[in-house]
Amino acid sequence: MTEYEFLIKHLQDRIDLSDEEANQFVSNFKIKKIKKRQFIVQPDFVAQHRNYVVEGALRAYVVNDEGQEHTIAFAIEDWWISDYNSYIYQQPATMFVMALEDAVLLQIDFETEAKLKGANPKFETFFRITAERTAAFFQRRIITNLTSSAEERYEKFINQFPLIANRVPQYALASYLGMTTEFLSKIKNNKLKK
Amino acid sequence: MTEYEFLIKHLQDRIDLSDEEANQFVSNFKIKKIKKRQFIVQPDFVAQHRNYVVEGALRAYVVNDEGQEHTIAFAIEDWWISDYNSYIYQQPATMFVMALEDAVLLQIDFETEAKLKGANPKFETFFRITAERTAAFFQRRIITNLTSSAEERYEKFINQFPLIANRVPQYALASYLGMTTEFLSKIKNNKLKK
DNA sequence: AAATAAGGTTGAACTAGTTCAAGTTTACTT
DNA sequence: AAGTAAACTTGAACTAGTTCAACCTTATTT
Repeated sequence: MTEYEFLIKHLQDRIDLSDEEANQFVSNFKIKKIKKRQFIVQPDFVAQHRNYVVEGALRAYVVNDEGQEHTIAFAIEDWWISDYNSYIYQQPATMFVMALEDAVLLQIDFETEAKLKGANPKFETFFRITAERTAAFFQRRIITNLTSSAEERYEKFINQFPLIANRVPQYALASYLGMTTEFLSKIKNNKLKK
Repeated sequence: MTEYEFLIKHLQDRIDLSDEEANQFVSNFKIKKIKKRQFIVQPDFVAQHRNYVVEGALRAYVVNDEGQEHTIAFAIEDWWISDYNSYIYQQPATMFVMALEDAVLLQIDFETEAKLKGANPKFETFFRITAERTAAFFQRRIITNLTSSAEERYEKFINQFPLIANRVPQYALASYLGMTTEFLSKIKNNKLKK
């Protein structure tokens, strides 16, 4: 399976496209190979691309004034990642997006994406569906964060995303879940005195 | 200004539409007047509409097993509100959406919205932009919640949404910000011992 | 194979925010 | 205008989760 075939499948799972249309769509993406610890987005620079993960794992995070890192998103195979706000508004990023493992991405830039949307209403539909699901996903995370304890948030995460939970460093997962790495360690090892 | 003119302005601020197109778009919305404390969405029922607020204030919230209410969203004039997840996937809602004041809404249902998107690619573009901005908004909230203390979250909220802060009950704002109403009261009245 | 860096664990002291309970103020109803 | 319900305040006791510091384990580099 070539890099592009993964994205074609992703597309055809979401909208009804002929092979020709699908090929036209994906031909606007470029293959990008990156090494572990390499950055594809950094604060103060505009996020140039929307990135589809063909292989590997990445992490988006912010660093606050005290130097603490907070994980905003993970992405593994068949996920998208960028600094969302920076990309859609084409404004300076606030996040780092870094490879947790060597990775293969398919990248599209903002201008090319705009042309693509204009070229075929189905492509616009694809981005609309993607954005809607992203919004729904983020809202579910907001709800979980508001309604659950640290332990419950961890439980829900491993149930929903077992493949991610086992693949990312614990400090990154802890900060995604809004707790310290020490506290997550205690949850995992059941060292919370009852 | 009629109810529809508010929505037409909202549209034309986001996409380039002729008057005729704008009128076609808004003619698919129905005016709905509701009284304070009335619900437009309830758990276990599918959210039937996307709601544009012409006048009034509403609140979306979930209730957890212990009976605690957590505010997920507010909406005042020129905002949209629904149970987002329920509406886009047409699945049973988990939220209540209730009027905090008598309100005037413009409602579109899921089927009509789908037809509208098919009728004109510009309409699809409008919903794509709306979804993207919604996702970006939600992500900013996730970041604030992960990176800020209760006091900072309150400060940011009153700076960003002063009109909402002064219009909604404090217990509703507290639960939106992820804290108790008692704690928000202490923040506001500077009763935190330093 | 050794050296170093990165990631994870443990316990003790601490604190930001919660819970509870009682009282006060403000807004609706009759 | 009085009565009731809803919303807000205050303080004291508590707890979920943090901080800090030291140690242990696993990866990566030389």
